[in-house]
Amino acid sequence: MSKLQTVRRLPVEQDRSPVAPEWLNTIIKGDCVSRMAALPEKSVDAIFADPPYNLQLGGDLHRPDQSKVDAVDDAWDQFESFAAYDAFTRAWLLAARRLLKPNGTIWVIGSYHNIFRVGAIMQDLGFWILNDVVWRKTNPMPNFRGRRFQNAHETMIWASKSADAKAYTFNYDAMKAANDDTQMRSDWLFPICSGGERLKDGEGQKVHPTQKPEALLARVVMSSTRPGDTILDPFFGTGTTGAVAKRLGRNFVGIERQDDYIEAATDRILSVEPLDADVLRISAGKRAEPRVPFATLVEAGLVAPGAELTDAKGRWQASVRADGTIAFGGEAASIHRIGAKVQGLEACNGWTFWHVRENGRLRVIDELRQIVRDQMAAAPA
Amino acid sequence: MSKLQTVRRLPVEQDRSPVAPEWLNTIIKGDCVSRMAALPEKSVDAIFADPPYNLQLGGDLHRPDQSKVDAVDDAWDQFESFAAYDAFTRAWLLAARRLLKPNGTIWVIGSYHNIFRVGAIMQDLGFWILNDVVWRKTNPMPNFRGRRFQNAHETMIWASKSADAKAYTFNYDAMKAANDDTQMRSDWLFPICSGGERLKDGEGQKVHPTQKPEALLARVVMSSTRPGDTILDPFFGTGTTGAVAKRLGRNFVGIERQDDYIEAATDRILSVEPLDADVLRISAGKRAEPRVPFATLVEAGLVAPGAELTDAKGRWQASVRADGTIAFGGEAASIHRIGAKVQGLEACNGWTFWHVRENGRLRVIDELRQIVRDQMAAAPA
DNA sequence: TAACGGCCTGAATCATCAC
DNA sequence: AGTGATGATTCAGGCCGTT
Repeated sequence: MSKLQTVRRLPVEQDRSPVAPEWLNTIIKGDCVSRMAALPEKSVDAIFADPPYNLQLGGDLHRPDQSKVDAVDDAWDQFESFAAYDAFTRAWLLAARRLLKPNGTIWVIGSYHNIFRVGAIMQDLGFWILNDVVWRKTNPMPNFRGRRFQNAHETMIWASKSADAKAYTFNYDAMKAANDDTQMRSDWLFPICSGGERLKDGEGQKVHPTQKPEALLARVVMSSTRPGDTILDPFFGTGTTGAVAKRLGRNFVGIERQDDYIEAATDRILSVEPLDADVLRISAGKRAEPRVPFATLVEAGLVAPGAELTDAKGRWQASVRADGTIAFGGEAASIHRIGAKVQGLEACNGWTFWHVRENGRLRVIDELRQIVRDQMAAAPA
Repeated sequence: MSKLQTVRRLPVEQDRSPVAPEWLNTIIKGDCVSRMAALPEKSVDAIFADPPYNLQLGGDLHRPDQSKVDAVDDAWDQFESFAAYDAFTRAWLLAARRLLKPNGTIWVIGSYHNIFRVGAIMQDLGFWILNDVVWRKTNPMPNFRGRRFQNAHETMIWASKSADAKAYTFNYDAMKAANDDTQMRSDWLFPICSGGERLKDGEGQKVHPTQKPEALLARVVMSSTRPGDTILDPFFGTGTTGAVAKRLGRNFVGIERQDDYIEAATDRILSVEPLDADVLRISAGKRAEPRVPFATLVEAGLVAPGAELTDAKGRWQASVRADGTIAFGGEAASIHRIGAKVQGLEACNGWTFWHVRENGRLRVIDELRQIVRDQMAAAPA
């Protein structure tokens, strides 16, 4: 194996043992299936994989201001058919499973385009799903044409090597402590990767179209690996997994085909400063007051469809509709829009403007929203 | 078809038309695959399905020789189980797809145990996934062993019948208005079904193990169906879909095998009060407004031939011609084409781009269009 | 300096009607 | 059925220049 030509060795500190394999903390260039086949079986503690999503995009998409959306149209995301994608998925998952230690676990991230196929194949190959974890994006791209719900999340599958592998690593207490002392849930909230974290080339163009945020990887690594563990990423890209692993005192192995990605990943990982062991702690995402749509009050039964809303002085009435809009004078819109309309203003905070009548007394609907928020306290945003 | 023995007809008001099919607003007793096969093709507008996912649950998951699938403790049985589940899933999805109108959509809810297999099979059968929607539970069951993340969500797949079915129902504006005027995301937050909504038997035991909350179904129904639509639920259970459909002015068809569930669902649906039609009207945006050619504004005298149009910043001027086109630089075309031309763009909405000057102030011509529409509404053709 | 406003961008399976 | 014209549609956040 002519590793010298194809392996990028990175000077990281995690493992200086004389028996450390030569591929540890390196980026191996090449096709992930054949490269994984060349590594020894049962040699990694964890795998994080961000495979192509097979997006199957059609024509161009423009924003309402006519600017063109920079689509993921790279060759590596093109497959001829579902069957071709399935064959590819089966091949890399099989090779990955061979490398996993008996009590290791694997994470795979995807979207609705591919994640169902990935999950079914994982089950077929004997992986045992422990959780599916939803990455909720604070700032997803809108649905510009208004034809679907805003696609605001991606899905990760976390699985052990087999159903009888019970001794996998899960840092339950660390996760609980990081989540205000309540169990870490299967839905995580993080911003997408942007700003200074996003790798750009000399012309200011993003180096990789789908770079993942380090915060997401950090929670993956902190939850299911231990310091000194080895984490394999067969679709290394620009090396988020490697950067986070090094920072958090874990070893990594990356496999990547494209030279430009390898170059960027190398520079990136070289500049990472590993944290002290006692600092290895996950920061909780910032948590604002959860947004509560008015429709939720209707759905929760706090306001009945058909009920009358009125302003504090009883000058205007609007009626609540089942979809969470309110109707006034033949027009229906949100509590804010109708509130603005009746007053002849540009804008209005419907939450503090509208009231319901309860036992003859007016109650501002903002109080009802607080009731919902209290109920939601068990499920923090 | 001996329907009298197997169909529970419910007196609901949604459709009293003499041509309404006999199965409308009924619960059909029996196996969903064969029962769906007995209904006419392309007859329902939407489907909501909450299929079983526990491989031990129900008789559908026996091997072909009728032997019961054993506990899942080795790889071979595991494969057998998945294969049986896949065959069952394929069968009911195929039957369901036959019943769906060309522009109908289907919702399927599941957990990580089954949703990946369901999603992959849906894609294989030609369904086109529009969104995967995450139901985040405010109050999920804790993970008692502390060996995994708290399983705090379930996944719904929303799909059209095929990739080229573009005219499916999606009440974008209603969803947006119901969500404080920002578009509805793919992650929804609802409590699980409990309290008074949860159906209990005489001994206080829950009637159905996985009764879904009505609020969840309400958002499903409000987002992707219209009043008067017909919604099929092939795994009717205790009839949440039927109860919500009736309350929201939609028709339903339920298929269910177990008598006790049918009994509970019947009583439940009979006690539902439908909402008034005017409460159920759907907030529609500009898409639903009648088209008004620009020429109509000229004909109506709202814009004079020869008048100057300008953009909001006064960078470009075009002159109105009597035929409803506008002229710029020796070229005459529609407000949209000229608007695109001057900006060097592919497309442009001329209605929001161009303005007229009135008393020294600019007024967007979209407002003039609204005047025409109001006049049309006052004096309908 | 701080505040504000304009501009840019992100894994996207993103029309419909008349002729 | 195919073609061409119409015209509907965006949220959060980072960055940068101006006030």
